Amino acid sequence: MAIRVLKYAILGLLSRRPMTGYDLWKEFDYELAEFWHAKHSQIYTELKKLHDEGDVTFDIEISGDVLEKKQYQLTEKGKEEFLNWLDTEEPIARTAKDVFRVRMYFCNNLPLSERIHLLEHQKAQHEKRLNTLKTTFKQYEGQDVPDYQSDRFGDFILLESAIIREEGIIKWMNRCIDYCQAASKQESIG
Amino acid sequence: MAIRVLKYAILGLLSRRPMTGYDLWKEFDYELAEFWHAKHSQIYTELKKLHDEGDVTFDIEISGDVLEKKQYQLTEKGKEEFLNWLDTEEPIARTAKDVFRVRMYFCNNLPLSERIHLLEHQKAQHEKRLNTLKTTFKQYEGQDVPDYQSDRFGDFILLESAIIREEGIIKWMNRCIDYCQAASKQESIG
DNA sequence: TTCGGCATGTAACTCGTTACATGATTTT
DNA sequence: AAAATCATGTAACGAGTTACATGCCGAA
Repeated sequence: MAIRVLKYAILGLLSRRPMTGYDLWKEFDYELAEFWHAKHSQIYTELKKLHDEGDVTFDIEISGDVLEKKQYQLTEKGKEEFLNWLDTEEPIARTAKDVFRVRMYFCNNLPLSERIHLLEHQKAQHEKRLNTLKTTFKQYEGQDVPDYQSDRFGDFILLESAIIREEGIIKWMNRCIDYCQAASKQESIG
Repeated sequence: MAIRVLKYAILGLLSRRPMTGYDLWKEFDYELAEFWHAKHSQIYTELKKLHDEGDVTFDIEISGDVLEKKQYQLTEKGKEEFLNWLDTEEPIARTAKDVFRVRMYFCNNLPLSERIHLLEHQKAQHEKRLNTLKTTFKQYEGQDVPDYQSDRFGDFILLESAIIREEGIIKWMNRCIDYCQAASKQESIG
């Protein structure tokens, strides 16, 4: 698979503005969260590695009296490596691993009522996520697509991507529920 | 995240029929491939572990004069654990990591022509995958949904899921290409 | 003063990939 | 006879999670 994605995701975020490890961690919970994320333990480890490799430097800032914050920024090398990575053709990922679909693959071993229950349970969560995404999307409503040179362009298209994805998932789950309900009806008649 | 999915995927496949490690490897390249996969190295390692844990047993079969094949099958314990896992509610996965979208998140750093190029390159691959999926789907055309108690039910709904997913991805990529082309036009006018 | 959020790190472990390593069987 | 496929494993490494570990700052 693609190698060291976290490295380039961090370099990319730092290309927008200098940040601490903590800021980066928060950032992964924002728009990018729908397609990448990392725990703080992994981020701090990677930052250390990036510093050793000369891709980033940091300034220590004092917050309050004592607390040290490391503000990281890109070096020229880091910026160059990021831009180089950005403009790379890649083969599509072999699979997007999905536990729930593995479960559904074997669902013939479950009674219909239980399949419907599991599907409804998942669907409810995806609907909730979709609502959150659509709420976030409202900030763009009645406006043009963000300027193609601004950071907001990436935010915007990823948001659309996540919405389309969730809509597809819900569409599929509804279809599965329909199949199960139809089979249920057939069963009670036969 | 969900733990030991490979374990349960293997147990699930073995619940259909006894198989060798090699068979399992091939099986992961078939319908399930759109949502899970594993290298043979991981499969053999996991099988050994499952055997140690008493979830599977194997019989050695001789193919030809010398070649030993290990036919694995579920124990009662293995079957029970599988069914138990199958009927488990789970929270939706936090993210489906996607390198290409991370790249697109930062695409404001690329010229429009290059964005379009990268998008078209990805799109072509997804269209190819979609065509393959649709070809596979033809076997079900003009027929009812497979019986809800047969293995084919799971195959069928996963195939539909993969098709919906790929259609969504292509829809999104087309939209992104449109945005870039519109911006390109604006740029050449302004 | 207590609680939530800010802030940084390490250690142990699991999961997954790549490469190494070998050899038999079947098909062309 | 060569090539493709069947068949089974191990070793080293990279990626990611969970748990451990510590302490400051600001607001209620």
